[in-house]
Amino acid sequence: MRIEDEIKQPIFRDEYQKAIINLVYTTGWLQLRQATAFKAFGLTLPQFNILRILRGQHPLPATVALLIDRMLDKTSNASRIVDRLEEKKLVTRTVCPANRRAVDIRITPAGLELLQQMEDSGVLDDALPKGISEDEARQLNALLDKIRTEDGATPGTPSCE
Amino acid sequence: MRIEDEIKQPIFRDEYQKAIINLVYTTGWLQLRQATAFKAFGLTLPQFNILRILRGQHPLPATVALLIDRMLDKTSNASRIVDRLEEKKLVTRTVCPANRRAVDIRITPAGLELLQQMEDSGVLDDALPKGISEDEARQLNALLDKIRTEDGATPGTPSCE
DNA sequence: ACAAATATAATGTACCTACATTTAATGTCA
DNA sequence: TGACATTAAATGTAGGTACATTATATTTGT
Repeated sequence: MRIEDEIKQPIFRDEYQKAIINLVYTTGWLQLRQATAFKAFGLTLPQFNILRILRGQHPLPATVALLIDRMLDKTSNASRIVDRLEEKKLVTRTVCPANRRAVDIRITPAGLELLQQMEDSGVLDDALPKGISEDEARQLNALLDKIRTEDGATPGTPSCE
Repeated sequence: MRIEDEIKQPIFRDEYQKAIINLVYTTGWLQLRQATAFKAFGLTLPQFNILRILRGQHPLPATVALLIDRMLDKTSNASRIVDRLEEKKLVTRTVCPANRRAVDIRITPAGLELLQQMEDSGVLDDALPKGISEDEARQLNALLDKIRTEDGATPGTPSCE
């Protein structure tokens, strides 16, 4: 279904405006699908992402700063997401002995087990429905990377004026 | 900057996984830019979107149900977003006389004025930075529409672009 | 050594989404 | 008519984002 019909707006100013709305709508649609599938495992998307980063570090610990650096959403509050994972015994938090300001965060065996279960279940496989080919996915990646290349400004800094 | 470098993950399972992550990252990046720019006008993105829908209806009223139907995020709580707009005197809420269950929501002159100001300021113009051409934006729209075509959809539906 | 600066995480607040439940008005129909 | 279903919006709750502030620990400059 075309975006025009999804949100019942027949006219857009131009292809750019349509592309923005399409990006927001389509990404939201994908994330809702994924979040719904994750619910069976008791995880939200940000919780899953942090757990995966921790597995990537394992058996080394990660700090909150490292999590933020690796996260998709840099401004999200890693600290509070770790709170939820700790409550569920999927991670541990200990003061870093070498630098008592920092906190060592580690995935637990239960956390590793949960990620393995999710992989085995195939829930991760149809994150992107197969409406597009691998080659089209490649085109999409190229276009998205291109969008983010700021003309002159420092990347990542939303220079709004 | 390529998505690999943005989130410091050199390897992806395939182009599909990379595309998902790229979509989430890029859309988040765009929305943060836009939200930052809107802050000067005291509006959040959902508030702005609802205000625009109301202007589209003006001088007719809209109901909450109509707003949800037109919104990008169908599951968001239009009622509470309207609360905020009402506090700012940008919209009015009156019980619909023809159907006392429904509520007539209307944009106020102040709301119309604010939208006009935002347009005049050019804040809406660089929502999508000009890293891509109009033709590439068209390709992007086609790819996004294609992603959302559900796998189980009627076979033989030629998704012709 | 010690005051000031900096680093690191946690916390507070406003607003948002997702989803279940509630309240009230209207429609249906025996 | 009166019981029941349906519709429209509001509300409750859990979790997330954005951003400012705070609490400690460490580093730095003199």
